[in-house]
Amino acid sequence: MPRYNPGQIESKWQAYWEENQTFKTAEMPDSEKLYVLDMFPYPSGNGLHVGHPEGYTATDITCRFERMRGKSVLHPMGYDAFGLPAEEHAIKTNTPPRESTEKNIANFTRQLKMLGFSYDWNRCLATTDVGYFKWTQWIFLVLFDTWFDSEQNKGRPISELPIPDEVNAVGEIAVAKYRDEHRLAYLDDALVNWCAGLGTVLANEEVIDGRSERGNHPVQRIPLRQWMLRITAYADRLEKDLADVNWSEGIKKLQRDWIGSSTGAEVDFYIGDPAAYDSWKEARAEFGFPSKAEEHTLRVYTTRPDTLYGATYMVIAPEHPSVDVLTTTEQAETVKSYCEKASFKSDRERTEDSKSKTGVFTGAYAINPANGVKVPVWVADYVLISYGTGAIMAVPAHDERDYEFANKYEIDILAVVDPGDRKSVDRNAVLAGTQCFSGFGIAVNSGDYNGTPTEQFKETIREALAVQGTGASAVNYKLRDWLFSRQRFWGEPFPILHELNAKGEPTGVIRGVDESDLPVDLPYLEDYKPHGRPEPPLAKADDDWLYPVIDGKSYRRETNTMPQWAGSCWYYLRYIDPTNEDCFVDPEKEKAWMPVDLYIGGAEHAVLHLLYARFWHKVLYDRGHVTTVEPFQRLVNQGMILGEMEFSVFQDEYLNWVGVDKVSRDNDGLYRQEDGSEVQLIKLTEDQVAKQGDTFVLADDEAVRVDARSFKMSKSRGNVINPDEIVENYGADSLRLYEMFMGPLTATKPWSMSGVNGVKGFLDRVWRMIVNDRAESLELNEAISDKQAEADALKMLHKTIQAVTRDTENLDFNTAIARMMEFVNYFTKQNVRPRSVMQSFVLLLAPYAPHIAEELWELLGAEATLAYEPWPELDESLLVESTIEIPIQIKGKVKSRISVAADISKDDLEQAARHDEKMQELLADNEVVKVIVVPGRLVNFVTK
RNA sequence: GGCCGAGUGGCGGAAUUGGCAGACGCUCAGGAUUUAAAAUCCUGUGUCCGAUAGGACGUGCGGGUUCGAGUCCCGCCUCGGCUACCA
Repeated sequence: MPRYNPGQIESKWQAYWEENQTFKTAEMPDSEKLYVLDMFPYPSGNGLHVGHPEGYTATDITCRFERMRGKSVLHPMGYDAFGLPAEEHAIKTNTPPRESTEKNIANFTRQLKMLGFSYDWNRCLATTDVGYFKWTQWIFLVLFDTWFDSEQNKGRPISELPIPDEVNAVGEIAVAKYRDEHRLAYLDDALVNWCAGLGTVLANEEVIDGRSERGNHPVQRIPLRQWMLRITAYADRLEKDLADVNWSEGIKKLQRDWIGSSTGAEVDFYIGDPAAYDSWKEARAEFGFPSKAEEHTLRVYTTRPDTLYGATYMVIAPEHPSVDVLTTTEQAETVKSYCEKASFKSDRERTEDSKSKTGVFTGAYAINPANGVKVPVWVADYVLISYGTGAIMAVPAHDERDYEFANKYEIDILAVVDPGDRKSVDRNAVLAGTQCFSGFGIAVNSGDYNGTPTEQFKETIREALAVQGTGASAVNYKLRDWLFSRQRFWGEPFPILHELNAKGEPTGVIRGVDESDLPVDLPYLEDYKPHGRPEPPLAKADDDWLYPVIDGKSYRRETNTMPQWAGSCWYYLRYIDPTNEDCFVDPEKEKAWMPVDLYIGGAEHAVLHLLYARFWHKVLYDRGHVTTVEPFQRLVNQGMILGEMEFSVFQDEYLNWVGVDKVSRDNDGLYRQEDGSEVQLIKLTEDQVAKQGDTFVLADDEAVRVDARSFKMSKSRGNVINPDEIVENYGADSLRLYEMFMGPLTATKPWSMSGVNGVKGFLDRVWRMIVNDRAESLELNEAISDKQAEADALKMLHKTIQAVTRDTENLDFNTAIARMMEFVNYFTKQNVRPRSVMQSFVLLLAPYAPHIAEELWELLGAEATLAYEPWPELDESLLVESTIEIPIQIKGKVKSRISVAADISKDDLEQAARHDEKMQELLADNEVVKVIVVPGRLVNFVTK
């Protein structure tokens, strides 16, 4: 085997690692621990994408590197295997989703093993394993058993929930109901996308423009009793604890914005009989601001209570409970049809064309508590029922949305904030109500408050409202409680039972399944087709499953299933103790291995997955099941890998070239701007293109501009790279190395096949540096010698050790590889290559290209794997240079270079620079005003 | 619209603190080897002027700070990603 043959070497070492259990991790760390985690992949039928190995290689390099540095490394892999595609496949083929899921998992495992990642495969798990989701269900029961104590700011057992006397007085059922209302997992009516045409409930991403993605049937939003998780209770902690984790600022900001906390005030507007307004006010002044608004008041949330005097109308969401009460008989028809139309629109649609706001007048008026002024109440879908109180006071002069709406429906605009003189704001226009200004300024038209700066006004009005009993400070979050049920088959069943009465009707009493009865497995179904009711497929299960009887009471099982997020919320904990049947994770082991030290994955999970997992973790923490406040210490998001660069241009119907700058696109297609005639996209090869200035043009016709860019990989574009093919043609080591060499881990970068070929060339040179490639059998290159290494060779080695160690620590893999390339370029030119130097180099290469490294390590005389060999140690004394080259500048431009002793003094360096022949020439006619001497760096003469 | 990130040769990218711009790789060109090709090895490869020596320019654009700016400050432009009426 004279030539480098990755196929042979790679399968040999993969088999070796597997047989010898090289990467099996001990139950408990026996040295400093390091937990390195990859984001949980969904095992899709398409197999691995080249984006997957990018992060996986990065973590694998880190793990192999740290093992060699003596750390106890935990590096597991598994599958987030519940999900829609498997269910779709099941419906189409009428095979259980488990079958296709397991097939896909097997394929993923084959591909991952083929890339030589050093996972402890004994810890592999899938969310669909019954032994795994038993504990997902168990954690759900923990959530069900927990209420949030806002005084202690933590989750506590439901048994510790204080029950108010008035509830206790009513009886047991009322107490149970009270508890159910306070659990972290609770039932509520939430809107779902019900598609009558398909007879099923759809996920948001399956709905496009209010119609089903499949079949184009209309989709209506209807309320359905569903499980919710009270993540909002933890919003504050989820936000604050971000301060203590080592994540990029960008991701932290994304999470903060998603949580979106804002502080402001809730204000009640009176909507009852005007004659009773004064007595209402008196009552409020006496009893204060109630926790729930009474029927004849409309409660709004605002972050700008200082603009209360500018509220010229109010808006309530179409789903607001007061719509019916408020609507007058004359307006009833209009309002009813408006609200109905709104129910067919998704939140996304409502917000999509935010330019054209719509709404209708209810006919009713409310009284502004600040000044007693009567304002009209409108219904409009630009106000969302799910945020704040579902109602707003509209201040068109100081809110863009209200301004737009008021203009459209000719509602009064009253300026109450004077912007003063500032750029980009026309003060007079603002004061006249013809320009909207949402910044801070000085109050006007606000009664006694005139002249108060916004910041201060917010405070004083809040206090005044509190005294009046018409308002109170409030905090709101953009984050909503987590809709946790799905009307699907392929998910974890809820471990929940609904009690039935003698007639088989639900009593409203719910209970968790006993821990000893977990797991609740999915039932057998005849088929997976929708049954035409807005109810989950599990309702089709037979009675044995659906109607259990416990202690003589009969129950109906919960038929919703959990969303895909559930399983990925805690998988990192199960890896620590994957086969434990008594406990979701052994507390000793959890304490020893947590937290995750390094977590790498794509930015697509920056918000939801990470927020959900952190939420569960905090609940488990509060309930004493885990010991860390945060699960993921350090988070790194790998960049996206784009397809190969593409050049494109257009042609008209007569095959004339049309430059990309001359073409526009609309809904009908592409057309030439000049005359609107249709054009076609033509792909070009690199040699048909030339660069001109900043742009690319046709090589044959420089007047025609060509588009040159890389696109996201997609099936439809046909630019997807399959890792199987790369491994087959270049080897896994080349794929790993290339993905790391492309550029910084976190950057978006385009794929390049010739780049892959380039790193393959590097591995070929590594091979030939050590192996005699002309021999019949595997033997060392003649240049390999047991002689003592010379100073230059050692210097090269230690420079490489220094750079590779530093870069690997910092995840700067691309530059580490560049340094190794320099090493190889140097030694292929040397006739003497000391064995010990080669051995050290092979160890440096091992984390990056482990298969070839193992093979060369063996050839250089080792008997066992290098996986636990000590990392080469840097000897800095070998790096010391006796002479260095110093650039000499005149006014900052390099004019000459001199060689001087490395430890030369400042004065001597200046003298040496002055005496340089070239400098004497250049400085002869000039007066030197100043000399900057930076020892070891440079000399700069400043001349007149 | 908002937020985040990025603009450096033909391409991907490199450049501790402000201190030799373009490491390393690809591409391309020339040469060696070969009957020939592949593979391999050597040389060159930012732009412009110049036969060479050498010189000028050069990190998206316009300003600024500095002896010195890819790096710092101000104002723009372009591209990419995420997000979208959150009162």
